[in-house]
Amino acid sequence: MKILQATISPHLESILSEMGVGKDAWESLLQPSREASQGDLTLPCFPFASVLRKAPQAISDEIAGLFPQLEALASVSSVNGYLNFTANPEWLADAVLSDQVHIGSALENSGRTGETVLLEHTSANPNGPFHVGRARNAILGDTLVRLHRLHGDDVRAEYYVDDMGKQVGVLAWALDNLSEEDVNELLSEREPPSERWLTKADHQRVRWYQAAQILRKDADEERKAQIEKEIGSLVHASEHGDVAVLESFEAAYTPVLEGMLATLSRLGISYDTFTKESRFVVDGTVAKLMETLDGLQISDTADNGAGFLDLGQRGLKGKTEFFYRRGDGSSLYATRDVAYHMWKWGESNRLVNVLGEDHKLQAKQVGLTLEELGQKRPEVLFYSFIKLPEGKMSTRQGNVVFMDDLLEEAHAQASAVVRELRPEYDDDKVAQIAEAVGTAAVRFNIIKVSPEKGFTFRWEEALAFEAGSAPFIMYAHTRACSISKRAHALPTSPIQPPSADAMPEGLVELLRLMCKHNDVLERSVREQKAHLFALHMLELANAYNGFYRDCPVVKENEVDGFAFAISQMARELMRSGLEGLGITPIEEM
RNA sequence: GGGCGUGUAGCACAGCUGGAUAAUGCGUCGGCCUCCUAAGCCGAAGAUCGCGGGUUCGAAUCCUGCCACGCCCGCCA
Repeated sequence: MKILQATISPHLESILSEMGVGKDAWESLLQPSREASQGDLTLPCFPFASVLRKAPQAISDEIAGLFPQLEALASVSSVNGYLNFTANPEWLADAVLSDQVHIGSALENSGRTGETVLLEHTSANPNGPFHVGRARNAILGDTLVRLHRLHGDDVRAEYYVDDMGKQVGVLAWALDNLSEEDVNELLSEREPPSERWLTKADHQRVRWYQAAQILRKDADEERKAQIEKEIGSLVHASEHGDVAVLESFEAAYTPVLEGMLATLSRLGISYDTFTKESRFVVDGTVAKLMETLDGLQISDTADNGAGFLDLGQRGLKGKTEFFYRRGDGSSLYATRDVAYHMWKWGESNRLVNVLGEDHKLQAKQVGLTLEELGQKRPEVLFYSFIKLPEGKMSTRQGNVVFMDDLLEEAHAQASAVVRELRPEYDDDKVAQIAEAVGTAAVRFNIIKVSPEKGFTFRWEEALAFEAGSAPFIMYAHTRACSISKRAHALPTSPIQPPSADAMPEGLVELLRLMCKHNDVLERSVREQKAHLFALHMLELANAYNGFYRDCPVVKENEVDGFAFAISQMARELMRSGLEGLGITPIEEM
């Protein structure tokens, strides 16, 4: 709780320096208490024992005895060598009601902090429908975009379009060379495509891609060689910046990309800018970059003319050669990525990338190369893959859960719950609530766990609507909205905070959580850990439920001004916080 | 073989810049709707924090060895 810390630190400083303990020695030790029953802030006094030649308990007793009576504090206690500070709830209430807790908005750039962030996420190959395996990147990335905005940073969400190379080449070749009958025959043993997505281009075109992949693997040797030659020449042309070929690639993948973006949009995910990989080949920056790399001290040339950097000299372990140019003179994906990052540094002063754990080595190579070029490396958030209980997902093999299907199912299940719980709602209202609840549950299920944790997708967990899920937070918010609507029509007493003794536990806990709200957001954004904020929102909603239990706002058709003011503030924090998580804060459910 | 990551109640997961009784949800057991939406609230049971060693006043957290799982080690993307 930063606001409390700022209030007590000067007093601690003067007492401890008098005793002979410098600020460096204690500042980092003062931290939030583990348990609310202990207080709000705790200073363990054990480290001072050897310096002061006194028992920890004696030291904490002494500090507690010397500590002045502050309005902000309810108590300073000394227990087992720990010095515990408990905030005065009246002071917390005052902080909450005097705009010291910032609400903010996750939906637009406010420029409040003056910081700009270019956040690249998703950047999935446009070769097929968006599936759950790819979702962690997009959901994590979009949530970070939103949290940065909520924090007050100017954010640009960027999608790097992989519009060249083999994946797109295969798709383009297949669309040019295979008929619908060819495709149906090649895929006859696969599950047929869902009727539901017959008009969605990503679901249609991925079949050409899959059929081509089967041919490349199972056709007779002569046909296989012919196909590889044709695809190879397309890829080769694209990598040398052949504009006609790149345009044919674009024609092949654009409808697929549009289908993917439509899916993402349903999850509330959108991008400010799209940058095509080929851009840096066509405009010559990649060629120039390769010349620059040739001139570096750690650069070397292989027998066939390929260029590489020996990153072992810069501390890379394992395989130390980083190839940036093929023997035929063309660039590699990673080379273009370096060029892309050089460009990005011209666009923003903070770069954040969201990448799968399989890109760790690659990202390290790109980072070291950027440093070698006198540039900074970007911040990278790595995440582990989402697997199915039966194994890894793969677009090529077709064992995936499509996000479109998951969202339909989520909507259907949410809809069933709403109909059962609220039989009086009409169809439109049910649909609107079901859409918000269903997509929120899917997002939250992924956001709430830390990214490096391996994740197995399970339907029943993605579609949980109880405590610990998004609908739990949404529900607390609707309660606050419901109170707000009722209270506005009734006479309201002046805002008169009760004395600390008269404040019930549920109220005090809510005040604490609200005072911590900005701290958690700040840390969440600084460390790129969306799950910290997600879990805090769960706690905030839980605390609101406790407040709801203990503090009736409307009593006998009169509104308690103080309780109402707290409720309204909590409502605002829940609303903006939900938006920060990409959840639609509906008012009724 | 080398590098990186993960291992915490039946299940899932937080805590990992060392601090008190290891937090939360699901599941299990028990209680609460004449009162602001019960998608809620209250209570109970349930944990050798993968295993061994070390550092420390103090280790889930730091160091080290081992075990299990995941990802990577292409002139692919």
